[in-house]
Amino acid sequence: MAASTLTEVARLAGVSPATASRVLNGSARKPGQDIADRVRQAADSLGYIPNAQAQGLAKSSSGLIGLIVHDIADPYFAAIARGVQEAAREQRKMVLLATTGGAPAEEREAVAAFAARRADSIVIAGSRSSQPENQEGNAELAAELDRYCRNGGRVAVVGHPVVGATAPEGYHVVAVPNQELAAALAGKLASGQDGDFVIIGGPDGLFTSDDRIRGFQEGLAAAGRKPAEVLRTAFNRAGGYEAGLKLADMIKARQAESRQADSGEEAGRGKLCIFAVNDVMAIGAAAALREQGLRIPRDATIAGFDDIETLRDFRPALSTVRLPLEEIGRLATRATAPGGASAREPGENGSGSTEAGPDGGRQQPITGEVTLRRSTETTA
Amino acid sequence: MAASTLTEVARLAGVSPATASRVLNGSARKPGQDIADRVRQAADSLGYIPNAQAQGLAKSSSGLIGLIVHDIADPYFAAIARGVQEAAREQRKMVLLATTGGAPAEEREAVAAFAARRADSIVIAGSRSSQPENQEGNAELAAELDRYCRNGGRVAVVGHPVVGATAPEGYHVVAVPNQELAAALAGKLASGQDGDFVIIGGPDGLFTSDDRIRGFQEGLAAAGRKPAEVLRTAFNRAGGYEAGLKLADMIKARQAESRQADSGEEAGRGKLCIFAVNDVMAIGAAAALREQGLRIPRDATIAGFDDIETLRDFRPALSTVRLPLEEIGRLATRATAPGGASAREPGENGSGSTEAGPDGGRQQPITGEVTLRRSTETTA
DNA sequence: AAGCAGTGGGAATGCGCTTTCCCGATACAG
DNA sequence: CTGTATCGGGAAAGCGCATTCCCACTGCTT
Repeated sequence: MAASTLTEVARLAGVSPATASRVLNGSARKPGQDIADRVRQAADSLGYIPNAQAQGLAKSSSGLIGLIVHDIADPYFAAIARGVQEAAREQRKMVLLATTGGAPAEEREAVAAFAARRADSIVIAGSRSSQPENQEGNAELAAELDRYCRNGGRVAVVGHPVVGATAPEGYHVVAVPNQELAAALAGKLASGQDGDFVIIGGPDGLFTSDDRIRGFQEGLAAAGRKPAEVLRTAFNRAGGYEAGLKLADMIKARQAESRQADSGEEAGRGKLCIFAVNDVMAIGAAAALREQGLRIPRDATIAGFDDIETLRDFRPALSTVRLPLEEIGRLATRATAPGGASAREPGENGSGSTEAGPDGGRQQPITGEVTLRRSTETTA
Repeated sequence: MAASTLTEVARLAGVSPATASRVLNGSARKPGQDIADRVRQAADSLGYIPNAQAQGLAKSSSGLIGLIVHDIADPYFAAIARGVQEAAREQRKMVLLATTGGAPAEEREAVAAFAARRADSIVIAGSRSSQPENQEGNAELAAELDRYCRNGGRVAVVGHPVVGATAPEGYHVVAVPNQELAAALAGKLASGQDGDFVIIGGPDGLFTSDDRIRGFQEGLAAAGRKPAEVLRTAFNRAGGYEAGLKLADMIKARQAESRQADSGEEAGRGKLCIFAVNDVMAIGAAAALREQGLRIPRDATIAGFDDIETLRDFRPALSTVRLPLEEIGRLATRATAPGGASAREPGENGSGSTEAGPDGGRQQPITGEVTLRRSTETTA
């Protein structure tokens, strides 16, 4: 038994389908009270549920918002997804989920699928990359997005613009001031730490990672410290863990050396200050250090970035940069709404590193906050 | 400029829309090679993307899978969502997400929305409840689901059947043996602990919680231990935290008492063994204890349930019951696939506590595993 | 050589709904 | 009292596609 149709409802109510449509779905024309009641009652008794596909086809709009993430089980994306979901609800739309693992090819595919479903807008979370092996994929993704926008779709990208997107109407960027925040973090850390800094970064070419690394180095420089060594690894927990293992060796070597040299208690001298470009990596690194018998912040300090919810119960409490993840999701989604706000990020483009297309699209200002916790406490 | 249509492609290729349709979308009839090439080329040059809405309308099927969770940012649901997403990909479908906070009324709404979109199947995660204030909502949810199934929809519920669902064709349950596993956990814990047990449970009437509590008590009884006291609280971290505060007081009182009585080192005598019905609550409780200056497992032991990914980096390592969350999501989704497996849970219905409708629907067997970790170690 | 199944393509119909467009009826001004 | 707006409802034309039916044609068989 297929679901009942509008026509059936209309027949039962003794009116035309047109009228039934007008009363059941918000139309400009409001039929008379008595008729409306009859129709509504008929619909009720039939358990009528409008066919959104047909509605969409007729109105050419679907009430769908497409969300693209790397991995929905990653707390970073999960938090953003929550925000998106919330905003979608405000707009009385549903969210269509696609997880891509970060591969541009799959992202392109997801965009195409969303376009096929005539999603009203698309939110892309997850950092862009300029790695050579992704070059082609990025170009195709950009082309797909452009086409989608040209056909009236609206897009919001979290973090960094899609490389090569020509920023047509309807293309928004929720810019995260990664660089500035990383610089601020470096500044604060530098004022409390006298050891050497090391950065655990993602693969070369990953914008989010690169921006944060660059910012951190700038902050260090501003504080008169020498640049940090950078370890490149995977942009996830496993990568952080791996780097942590290497760092553990390094730390042990330094400790031994230091002990030998001073034969005393000046072990703080060469203490390592680790900055992982995101929390998940920081957690991985911390786990590695712990397994190697090293303690934080005693043997090394460590800071992350994002302030994912998981951190709440992670010990030692991790210093990080608080990002309003949920809010980011909300803003991105709202930016794609028909009347969506679209204040362009005001102000200095800092080091002029925005290598977006001709135009980054409309931007949403986001503010983060450096949050120092136990993992970078030096005294006590 | 609206997206190009099949008709346009057909015209450009010099064929009829019918033919174009046949070559571009998997039809039984395969047009000639030359024609196919022409059509495909035309489609390419126009950047044709089939309108899934129209396809869905014509075929009356949407390629959509609806997923209902309480909160996508909760690691438990996120893990399940990942599995669902994966299985959806296998079926070349997309997942439509709805978060409801667990309110039956919102779940009903979500089901209706999915039905409107003609989702091919619906996966409902998140525990059912029989609380009186949800009574009505549950009934409506059940009715909505029934209707959806009657119209050919397929439903999979994770954990506990929806109360009152009359289990029509297409209604599946991925049964989690909460009770058995909780009993097993209790048994293992009882053999290593000599203190008193306390359970931090969710609100009365929440099936998942109640099943686990019941199972735990049974396990205790089987081990010859007296029943545990049960603290009822919210089924989330905040609830666990709250309960943890109370327990901290209790523990301190016992410690004082014990110290007075024996004036010695037999403090282990009255040590509390806490079982929280899920990991998130356990984490909340552990946080509360820590804040109160209590150490785990020294001052109290604690165990959770689910083995969410977050636990990996939580210290002390939390004893729990490992549930293959991702697999559960996958199985649930696969169960709703056209040819989906649907082996009925074989075997004993234990304490006859399955208060589902006339029939629980087809079931998927799930196995969990008691996992003891540091948080319940008594010696050392 | 005529009849046949088989093949490959096109015309037409319908999926369920929205939205003009149209028309009769009522209300109002002149 | 007639002419013109206005309102409330219905008929019909799509929205973009799949699919059934139909037809022209090929390559066989007997």
